[in-house]
Amino acid sequence: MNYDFSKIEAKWQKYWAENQTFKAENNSDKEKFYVLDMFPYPSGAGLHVGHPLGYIASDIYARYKRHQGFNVLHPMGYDSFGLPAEQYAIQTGQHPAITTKTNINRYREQLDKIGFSFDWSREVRTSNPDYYKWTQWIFIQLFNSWYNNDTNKAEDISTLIALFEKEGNATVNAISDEDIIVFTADEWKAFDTKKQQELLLQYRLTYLAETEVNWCPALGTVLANDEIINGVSERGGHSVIRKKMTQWSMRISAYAQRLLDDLNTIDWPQPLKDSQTNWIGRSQGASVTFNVKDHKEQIDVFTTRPDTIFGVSFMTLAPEHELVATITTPEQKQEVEAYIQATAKRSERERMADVKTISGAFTGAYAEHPFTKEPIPIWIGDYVLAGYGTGAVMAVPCGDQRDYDFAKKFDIAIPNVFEGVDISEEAHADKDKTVIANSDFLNGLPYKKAMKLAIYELEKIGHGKGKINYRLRDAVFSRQRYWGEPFPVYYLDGMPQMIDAKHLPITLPEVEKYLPTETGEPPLGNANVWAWCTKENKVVDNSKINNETIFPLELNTMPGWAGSSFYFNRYMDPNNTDAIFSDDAINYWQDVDLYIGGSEHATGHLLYARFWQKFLFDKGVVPKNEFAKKLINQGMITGTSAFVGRIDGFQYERGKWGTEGYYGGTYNVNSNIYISAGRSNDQELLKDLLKANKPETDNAIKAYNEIINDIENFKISIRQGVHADVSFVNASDELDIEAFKNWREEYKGAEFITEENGTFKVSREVEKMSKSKYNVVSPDSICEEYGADSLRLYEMFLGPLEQSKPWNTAGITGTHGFLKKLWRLYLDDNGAKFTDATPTKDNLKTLHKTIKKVAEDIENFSFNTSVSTFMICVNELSSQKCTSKEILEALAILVSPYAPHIAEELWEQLGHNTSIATAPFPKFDASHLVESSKEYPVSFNGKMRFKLELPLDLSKDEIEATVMAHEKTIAQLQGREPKKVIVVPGKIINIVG
RNA sequence: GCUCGAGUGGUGGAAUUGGUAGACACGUUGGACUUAAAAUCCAAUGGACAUUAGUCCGUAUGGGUUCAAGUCCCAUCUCGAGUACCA
Repeated sequence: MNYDFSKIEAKWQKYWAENQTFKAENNSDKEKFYVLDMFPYPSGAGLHVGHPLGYIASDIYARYKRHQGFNVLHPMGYDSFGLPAEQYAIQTGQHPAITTKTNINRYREQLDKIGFSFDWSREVRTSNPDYYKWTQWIFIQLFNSWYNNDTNKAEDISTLIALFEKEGNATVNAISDEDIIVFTADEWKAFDTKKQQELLLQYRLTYLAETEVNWCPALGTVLANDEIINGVSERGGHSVIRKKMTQWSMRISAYAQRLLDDLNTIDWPQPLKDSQTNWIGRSQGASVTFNVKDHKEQIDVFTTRPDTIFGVSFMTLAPEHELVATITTPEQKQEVEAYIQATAKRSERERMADVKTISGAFTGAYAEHPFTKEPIPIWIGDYVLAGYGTGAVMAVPCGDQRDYDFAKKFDIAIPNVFEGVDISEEAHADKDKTVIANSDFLNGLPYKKAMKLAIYELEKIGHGKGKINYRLRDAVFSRQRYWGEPFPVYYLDGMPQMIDAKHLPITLPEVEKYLPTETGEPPLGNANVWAWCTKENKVVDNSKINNETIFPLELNTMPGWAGSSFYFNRYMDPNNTDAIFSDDAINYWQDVDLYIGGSEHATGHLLYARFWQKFLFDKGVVPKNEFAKKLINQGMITGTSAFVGRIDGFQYERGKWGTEGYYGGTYNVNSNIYISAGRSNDQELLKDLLKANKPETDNAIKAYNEIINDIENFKISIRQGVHADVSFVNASDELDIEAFKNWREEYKGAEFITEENGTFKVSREVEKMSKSKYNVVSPDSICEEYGADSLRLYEMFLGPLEQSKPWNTAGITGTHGFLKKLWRLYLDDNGAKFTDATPTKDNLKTLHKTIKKVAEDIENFSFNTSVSTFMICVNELSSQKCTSKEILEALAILVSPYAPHIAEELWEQLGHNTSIATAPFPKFDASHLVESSKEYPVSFNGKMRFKLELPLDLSKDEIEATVMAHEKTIAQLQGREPKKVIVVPGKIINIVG
């Protein structure tokens, strides 16, 4: 019997599907274990071999846990709202739902071929109305909540209204907007409904407000901070500008401290935690209030260095700061306005590109130092960000490099408030050993004490207090797109109203065009049936809008991260139509035990999901404060591109760079000659080629003549190569010349300079796997040629899960060969080889060594080393000619998480008629590994010279005596007397001297 | 700039608490089988020197601790990831 992997894999994939082998029950006496993968966005390109890496790892873990007797939840679904499908819809008119469905079907086909143990009965799709009903439901919960700082959790908005009615808002300790008016209970009651709603919006956890947003004109939408990379959009790389718009926001800042603190409670990779910590950006300092001369307004600033308050020599406001217009003097008005206009026009990218250019303008106004009462000039400058702190800084040029540079540029005084520090060249930002000087009551104090005293004194005069500031901004939650969740919101008198949860889902309306409307409204503005009837409680035709019973609906949709912020909970009970999930389901499954996915989601999905989880926890909806106990980032698989060396230019060099007579450079030629990698350094050949290929441009001809005249002394190399599709190249880096020639018209007449044996070698380079680099390998083609089990093993064998590593199909013959060898251990041409033979001592030793190592490896997520362990085990059992059924049964279970198809088949061949999936994992028995002797390495001065087999029960002295008497020891010492002999029983012997 | 991570054969990588560096594979070379190829099997494979025995060098670089360092400490270099005027 041969190892016919295609037949075996198809057979068991069908078996698993038909028998629902991996369906997880919500009621079970077994202990639960929840293994989750980050669900994919189903793109049109399908999966390449890099994508399933994490899925294979999690699948191995899930299968291992089933062998250990756990009830395992291992679901999969799709993050199916998103930009690519919509961009495609704009170009082709194809409804994104259709594109998405096609792509999902393709993904499913590809996933099925790899043999994952997913419980497909629990699949979710974020774009499915049955799913986004609950996204909308959570949105409503957030709208109806506020954050109470006293109880340190989210509460229903009704408790806030009760407080307002009782005592107004002066005593309320809430996370809210900064600029809230103070009112009494009587005033609250006197406000009209609209005013009350406006005020409540300033407290709600999701709120509508005019905010400065990142507007991407090319995509026609706003973007969140985490969707912008290096000042351009993450998708498409379009430029982004700052713009004020009315948008839904999520008050994630309310949870900043808890998001930070609870990082300590979860087992996530440190780099990921670090990047969340940086993103949240907690800084401790003080807020200080400055009076403005001749104005009643005050300016609040945040500073981390209140100890340097006597070093303030000017203030800088962000150009967008609201006080700028008020305080600017008539003389300075023109200059200030010109500056504001100039900065507003600059895109984020431009701003970031030239951080070094210092710019600003003087407002003509002065603030008053809270202690010295000295006038302080007020400037504006775009190095101050409107969005951070209060959008204003007290500038201390002696202690902050940016302030220092600004002061130098505009010739502002730089008073020194540090003892014995020279600030003539640069600012002194160090805190630790700093002692304050020239600062009245702070003189002579070290940083920490000065901090405390400064805050104390500021509080005493009512000009400031200690404060903690976070970099984390509230998250903009509106997108001007079609393919996203609609908001369950209609507008009455300009104020947002929630649609009652019992009428959800509010499904996406049909539109003719997926572009913004002519008046610049989002795509939903094109919908004709998009109004809410409060009588019928349904979506009706826009023409019926009367603003009495029928109102316009929200035109924005939700961002991509909405649906992915709670899907892990929905998997617990995905088909529930009455609730987001049943109490039974959530109480049984609780949280994710193992979550595997890419580190690129560190500050997006993973932060938002933690935020929603905490909110749902506060509301008593979920029992856990954090949704995933352990998280692992799988590394990226890069491609190994193949380059065919084409003579399209020469690089020439004579002499050493910088010395007399040096002559070097490059020029282009037109040729269709290709040179094998093994010969691309053959100077004689290259020189002949150079001679035969005269360039065309004047400069190049000059260089050509120079080289020809003195060709002996030149070193020639060819300039570059062209990508060849990796499928044309075999394991030995040899190109299929015919396939390459037929690939493209331009290669038809190509001429090839081969190796001496007639083959043509390509050169290799590691690059990102991408279509444009012709290095994409799809899992389907691998499954077809080698089988899913070979693929699964090879992906793990490549290296540590967390590391990024290059894919090279050539190596897969190693794991494929292993599977054939494994098969032959059980079966040969005559059928079964296994017998009831009693296992030998060696058999048992090999098996138990393997059990121990594999179990440890899986627990440590070191899957690459367990593949090696299997190979060693099979090599050993083969040479032991092991036929013992007892050993082979255990081995099949060990291999089953990694190569489930072959394991199932062997299990059946061994005589079992149920799946191997829940067969108990073999128990490790240490007694089989007990050794009576050890082959000691004998070192002289730390260098191993020979090995010596000695019984393990020898004492230190006995070992020493035996070794010293050994003839090789005497030969090594050559009569020298050893100074010292180190004996570590069971480990090593080292002779010094 | 700051934060984090990583540098080991031709290649992917192994070495769990300091204790035989290079497991296991790929590739390469030689051999067996075959008309031939594929497949399979066997052997060799870090470098240098040496007929053999063996010797020397070797985990990015330079120091240090130790009987013993890929592993620990100090300094430097290179690469990768994240972040970027955060007051």
